[in-house]
Amino acid sequence: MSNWLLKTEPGEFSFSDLLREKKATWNGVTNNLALKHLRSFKKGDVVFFYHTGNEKSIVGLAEVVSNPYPDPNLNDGKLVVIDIKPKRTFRRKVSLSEIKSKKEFTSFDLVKNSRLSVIPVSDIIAALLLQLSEQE
DNA sequence: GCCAACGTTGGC
DNA sequence: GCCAACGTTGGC
Repeated sequence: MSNWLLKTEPGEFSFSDLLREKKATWNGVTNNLALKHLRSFKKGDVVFFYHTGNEKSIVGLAEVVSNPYPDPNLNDGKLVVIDIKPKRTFRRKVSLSEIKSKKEFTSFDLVKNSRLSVIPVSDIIAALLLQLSEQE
């Protein structure tokens, strides 16, 4: 099982949208590296849900509920999508500035490659993020 | 196949 | 609103 981070502009699609809709298809990814990561998704993987824009925070957890499959709305086998469902909202949002301020996260692509929208999260990073999300 | 010009993303 | 850091496009 792997952990991932998905970025979204909350004005386009937010975690509360996901909570309301119960399930969403993650489409629109065209960047090569992001697509490569997306193709590695597996049913049951954990997704950290990150809001860009004003928020710049990880706001909750989702779960991957499908393996990658070609976007049914497009005629291009390379452009894959996955389905996710909400898991839970973080007790406490974990902000980008907080992540940037800690040396444990210097290897994290969220910090290193700010333009990437589908980011692998190691077990170590995942555990640290969860720990931060539970802090008072 | 190189690279200049242009477009996009997202943090600041 | 700016711009750094990419990615993409198209002429050569």
